[in-house]
Amino acid sequence: MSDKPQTPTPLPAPATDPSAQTPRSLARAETERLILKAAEDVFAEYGFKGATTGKIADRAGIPKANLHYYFSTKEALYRQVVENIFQIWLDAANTFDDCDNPEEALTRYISAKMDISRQHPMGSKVWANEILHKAPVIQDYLETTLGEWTDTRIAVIERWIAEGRMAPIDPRSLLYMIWATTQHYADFNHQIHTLNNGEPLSDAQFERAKETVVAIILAGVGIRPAGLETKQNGGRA
Amino acid sequence: MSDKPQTPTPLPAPATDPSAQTPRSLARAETERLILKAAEDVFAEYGFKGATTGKIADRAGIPKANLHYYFSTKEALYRQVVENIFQIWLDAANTFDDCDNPEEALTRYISAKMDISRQHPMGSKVWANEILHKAPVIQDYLETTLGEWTDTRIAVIERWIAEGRMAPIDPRSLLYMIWATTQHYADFNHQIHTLNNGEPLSDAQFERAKETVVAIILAGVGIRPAGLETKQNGGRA
DNA sequence: ATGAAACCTGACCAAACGGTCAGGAAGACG
DNA sequence: CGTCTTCCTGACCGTTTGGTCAGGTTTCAT
Repeated sequence: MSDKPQTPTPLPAPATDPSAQTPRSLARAETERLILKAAEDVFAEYGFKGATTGKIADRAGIPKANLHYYFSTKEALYRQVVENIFQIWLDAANTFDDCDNPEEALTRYISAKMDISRQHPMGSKVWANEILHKAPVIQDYLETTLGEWTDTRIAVIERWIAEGRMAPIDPRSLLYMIWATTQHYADFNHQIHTLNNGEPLSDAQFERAKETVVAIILAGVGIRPAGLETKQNGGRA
Repeated sequence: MSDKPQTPTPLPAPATDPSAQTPRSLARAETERLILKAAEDVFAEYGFKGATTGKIADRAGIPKANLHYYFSTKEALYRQVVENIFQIWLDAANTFDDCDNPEEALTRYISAKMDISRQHPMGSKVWANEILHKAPVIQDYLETTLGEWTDTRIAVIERWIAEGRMAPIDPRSLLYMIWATTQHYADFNHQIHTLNNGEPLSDAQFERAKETVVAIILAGVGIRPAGLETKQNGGRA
């Protein structure tokens, strides 16, 4: 590996107050977190090539050489950023599995993905950039983890359709539609921002967008065809 | 200006056969087209920074210095590529206006945008890249042309809603959903390709996706097409 | 034919970038 | 205190890249 100068795992004390004394291992973790945050922002805004280690170091408030002390190469840093994002998405994806009710499962999944776009737009942008450029770093994730996740979810949707609980739409296209729409609010937030009179979406505007997306998709797949706003939430399983 | 060494507009003859003799002005136009096509591909695959004039020249089959004879700077070439794409989208946007029937207008618009994603995926990717990176080159387009187009279309949708021809959804969110979903098939085609067992979507698969997108959105906004066979509105789960 | 304009190209350059390195500062531990 | 390890940094280097330039070749009107 040699990405980092190895963690010696000293762990001298439980460190009751992380912000005051900052023992060695905590200071290291904190600095890594700082660099990763800066890297996420810069990679999102400029892409892999456009981002420079100098810019990332500046945003993290450290000299470039120090950044290379924590992450030996630009690519190692980038890969760590992408993996963090993928993990967040995988966690959110589990909201899909928590119940067997199509209405609730879809509502929760779409809401979770919209919330991630709101809270981690930079991560989504890095992912988008990576796919746009043919996934030179994360192709293996696409082929394994994402592929398996997609296949199992498609099976679930197909079962719901067979059981007459959804209209017979193409499940794969539905998933792509959900991904595309929810991530659009992160990846294209600059365009949305511009079209909103130069102001970022307010919380109320974003909630309305989220509700609209949920409403259109649920109605679109034949769930609760009439009720668009009548939030009456049936019993859970 | 000085982007090009100015077109002297000689136009020596009507040039009845463009492919044979290639008079001056035609050869120039042809070379420019070749460069622009190569540039679109390379910019789409590598982003603005990742693309190099050397790579573009290679793909166009000309020396780098010759490329700079036609386009003085990388940025001028990039801007030309982006403007071409925007024009294609604007043309497609007109399909929205050709009729006052929400079902037909939406169907035609979505279909047109899906077809563009199929036929000009590289252009869509360049646009996506530009928005991801905060539109450093085309911010003015967003603020003027795109903003005006969006506002007028929103007014049309609001009228349809007021006339009871559509469910009362948020028109802006609907437009974003259409953009996101249709462009997803271009911008994320590498991911789609990977999730399709490494094969690009066949024409049949793509047609099915297009129909699914149209069906979900039409049903989602409360328009009952003659299409979808099952699930007429009315049944509450 | 002939000269001018347009077109083409190998060789080159300055700037920017990723990454290295030698050496200094700061904490840990006896 | 001394010394060992970790952490930090200015200065530097080889490569890549956008763009230039001098000079050659082709086209075309006269």
